[in-house]
Amino acid sequence: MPPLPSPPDRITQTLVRHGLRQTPVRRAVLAAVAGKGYALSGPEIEREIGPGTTDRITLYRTLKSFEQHGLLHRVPDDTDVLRYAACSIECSAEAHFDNHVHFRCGTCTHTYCLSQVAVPAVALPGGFRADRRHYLLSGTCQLCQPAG
Amino acid sequence: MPPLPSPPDRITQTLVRHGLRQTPVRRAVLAAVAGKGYALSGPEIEREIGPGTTDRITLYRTLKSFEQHGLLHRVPDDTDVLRYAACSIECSAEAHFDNHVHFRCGTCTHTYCLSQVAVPAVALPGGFRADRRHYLLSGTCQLCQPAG
DNA sequence: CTTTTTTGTGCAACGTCGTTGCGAATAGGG
DNA sequence: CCCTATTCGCAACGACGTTGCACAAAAAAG
Repeated sequence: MPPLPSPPDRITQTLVRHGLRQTPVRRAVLAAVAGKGYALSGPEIEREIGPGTTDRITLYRTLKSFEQHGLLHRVPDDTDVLRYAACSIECSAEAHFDNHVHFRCGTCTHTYCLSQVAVPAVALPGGFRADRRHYLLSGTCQLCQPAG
Repeated sequence: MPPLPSPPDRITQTLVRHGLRQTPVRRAVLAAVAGKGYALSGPEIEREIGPGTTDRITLYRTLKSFEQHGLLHRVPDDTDVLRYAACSIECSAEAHFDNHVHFRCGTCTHTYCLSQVAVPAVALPGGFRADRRHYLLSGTCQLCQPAG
């Protein structure tokens, strides 16, 4: 009895949709970032997928590729490391649609994507043309609140 | 005829107000950042004050000190370098009051402080407590608009 | 299935930004 | 002017991220 072709999983679909090849590294990186509700830095992703899975160079190249193809977006931060989070499903290489607020917790240091909170609009002075808006809050998250 | 004591300039005042000593490096760094309407990175400040004025280590220590004492604030960015801008006059070591929008121009790469544009409020999910808000726009600034 | 081509991976080496430790210099109060 | 706490500069270091090139793997072609 020949094995039935199993339906493509979510990660496979995502890679296919953005025209990227299936490779173990890409699957691992995507799996590590996609599940999280918060943004991960390069080193964090490295730890997440296991140090032996890939080397730093390939990881950073993968992240850059994912960003360009609309699978991940950079999350601004007031630190000197870059952080990435999974894009919403309708993002593409041409345009991003991640207009949600980010929240950085000073205690657990996670930067959460509050996907249910939209970025409010602002009126810009004449001459400024914005194509991307980021709203970043810092404070204490749900899980890190002091008891009381 | 003895020279009259000249009135303390703005930079002297700022250092005194925050309880910091007057040193050439601090005056130079403060002068470089205070005039600008946009945020500067460490290397940019270094270039601004002249490479021979100080070495990197002292510069970064100065920036950290200024940040802690409320003279400068970090401006979030989606790059891996830290950028600083001058605080408004009422900022102190205890609290910052720079609730203005920042605008990053992709052409000239400057991150402007739009001090006249306030950061709009958002409603947070229960449990999140924010003490600092950042609003960052990216696009094209007044000076870099394509003609037409 | 095999071959070809295209694309991704890993190694080595490197550049930049930012940091620690410690002795020398300096600001500011007596 | 002198003393003391603070700051500066040097040396060395560490982390993050990047480039160039040879090899390997994935997709496409036969």
